[in-house]
This record gives sequence, structure tokens and C-alpha cells, in this order.
Amino acid sequence: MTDKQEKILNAALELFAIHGYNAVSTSKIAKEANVSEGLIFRHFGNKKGLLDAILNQAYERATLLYSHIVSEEDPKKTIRETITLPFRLKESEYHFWKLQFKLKWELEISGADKVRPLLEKMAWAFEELNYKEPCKEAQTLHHIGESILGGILRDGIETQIPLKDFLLKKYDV
Amino acid sequence: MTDKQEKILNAALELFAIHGYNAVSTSKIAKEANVSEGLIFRHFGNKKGLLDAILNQAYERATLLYSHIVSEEDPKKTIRETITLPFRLKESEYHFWKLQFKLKWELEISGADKVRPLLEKMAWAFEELNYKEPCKEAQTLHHIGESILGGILRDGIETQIPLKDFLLKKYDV
DNA sequence: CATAAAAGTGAGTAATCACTTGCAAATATA
DNA sequence: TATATTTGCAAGTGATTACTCACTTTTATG
Repeated sequence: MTDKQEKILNAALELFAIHGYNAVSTSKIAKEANVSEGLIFRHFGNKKGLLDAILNQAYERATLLYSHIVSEEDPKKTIRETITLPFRLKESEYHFWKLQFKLKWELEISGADKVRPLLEKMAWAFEELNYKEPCKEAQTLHHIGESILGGILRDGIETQIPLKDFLLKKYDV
Repeated sequence: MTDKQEKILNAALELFAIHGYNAVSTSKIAKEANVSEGLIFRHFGNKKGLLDAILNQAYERATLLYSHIVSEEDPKKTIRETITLPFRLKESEYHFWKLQFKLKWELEISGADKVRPLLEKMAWAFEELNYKEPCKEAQTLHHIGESILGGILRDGIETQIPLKDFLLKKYDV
């Protein structure tokens, strides 16, 4: 990974996250990254290849983010950590997560498989806590978390903060 | 509203909903609608004006959809109708709602103000039912509903159906 | 040091973009 | 029926699109 390759990746991530994939041209990415436009195609083949490279970083990043939850042994702590997950994101990573939401709707790239381990862990936790329908509890909480994250990314974290303690209390964790 | 005007509106709605705003050109819309490209600009000024015309229809449609909930007097029924709302959408209207989700992320058009009356009604219902924090309950259920609707539009209704009865039981409505 | 491979450039390409213009056909109004 | 207005079309416009190619510079290897 050369210096200029990283510059391209960073510029593209930022521009895609702000404006969307289709609204950003390769020439604008090149300008933002201070490289020639041809270099993008040398390294990534085509525009879609550039996006794929960004998304590959994504996969590792996402997995890392909740790896400590998957290996958690206390069910209550599992739920607690899952609820607080969207609130613990660094602002410097907002671009990255915003891109995920944008792509989900702009290009129908789901990313659902990437969170399956977390979903299964949540189902396990709810089962341990003797909930009647752990799978559906997990799916519901996942829905809540997803929508909260969306709210944070679009409207800012302060609009969602009140929900954090409310949910922790509601689930008694 | 002439016949061709409606054809343009319908073609644009469908194409925008499937591919997104930026990915659909005015020439493709014209072709799909069987009109000359110039006619789009005659009637709607520019591409953004065409989108605005579609979104104006949207506002009326969305308001109509939950108007019966806002005027509901039984709190339990209010919650019940809100939960089942995403499941009662006609498939012919999926395009329209898909476009709403797409625009929320592609062009950061929120549409949050359009559902405020529903949110307030839900808060009222939870208060009537003696929930401790009706506003946050409403916000949480709204998050769930939004995410379920998204799931229906992206992955099909069968992926979300199991959650319907689960939620109705959970909220005891 | 010599040579090959990789990294990087910048001027091209055809196709497509949103949009305009000049003019004909249809419709409304008198 | 005469005239004005709206509706519609086809052929444009310059700008921008993703991408290519011939070329130079840098880096790695024997």
C-alpha cells in the first residue's frame, strides 16, 4: 500500500460518504487526493474496484468493532455493550459508517452478513437471560440499534443520547 | 396534469426508486415514459424540479397513510395500528417508500417532519397506558418501525413478518 | 551499476450528462 | 373561425463522465 494509494482511499471514502457513490467522479477524487486521475485506474482497475477496496477495509473495521462483544461471557454485559455500541463510535469514523448506510440504499449493498455474529451472540444472551423468544428479541434490538446509528449519523449524537439510558433501564442491564 | 406529465412522474418514480436519483438520467426517464426529453424540462424546469414534484405527491400520500391512527381514540389500538403499519403497505407502493429511504441517504432529505404527528400520537398512547417515559417509548418504537420498513423494502416482507406478532405481544396490544 | 518492474503522469477518448432552442401540433378562448 | 396559449418534439449545446494510453520517474533486484 503506497502513500498515494492511501490518499486515494481516504479521499474517496470521504467524498463517497458525503455525496454518495454516483455523485462523486473519479476526477474529483483525484483532485482531492492530489494525484493524477489515471493512477486511480492503475491501482483499482475501475471506479467500482475503488469502492470494493474501501469496503474491504470496512469489513475488518466492523468485525473489530464488536469483537469484544462476541467473546463476552456475561449475557447482561453483552446486551449492555450492544446497546451502547453506536454511542461509542469515534466521530472520525462517522464517514465510514455513513458510507455503509448510503451504499445500503444507493447500491443495495447490504452488509447484513457482517453483523450476523453479533446477532447470534445477542440471541444467545437473551436465551441466557430466559427471554421467551431470544431470536426475535435480538432482531428487535438490532433494529433499534441500526436506527439509532442512522439517527446519530444524520442528525448528530445528541438527538439519540436520551435513548441510551432509557434502553439500558428497559432491558435492565 | 396532462397524460404525459403523469407518465413522466410515474417513470421517474420507478427509476429513482430502483436506481437512485443520481444514477438515473433525464434521457432514460424520457425513454421509459415515451416522451421527448425536452418535455421533462418544459413541465418541471429541471431534474430537481421533477424530484420535487414526486416528493409533493409523497407528502400527501404519507399523511393519508397514518391519518386514521392520528385520529384513533383507543391507545392500545393506536400502538397496534402503528406496529402493523409497515406490514399493511401495498406492494404497488413499495417503489414510493423505497425512494424515501434512498433520498434520506443519497440527498439527505429527511422527511422527519412528515411523521412527527404520528410520533406525538404514539407518545400520547404510551402516556395513556401509564408507561413511565412515553416520549422515549414512542421514539424507540418508531426506530423499530423504521428499521422494519427498511427490511421489508430491501429483503421482502417475509423476513420481517415474524416480528409482527412478537411485537404485538411484547407491547400487549 | 544495470535492468526490470512498479508507480505515477497528463493528454487524450467516445459516450453521456442536464439542459436549450426553434418550430410544429394540439387545445383553449374570443 | 381566428388567434393566442399550451403541449410536444427533435436536434442540437458545452460540460462532464469513466476510462485508456504513451510516456517518464521511482523503486526494487541481481
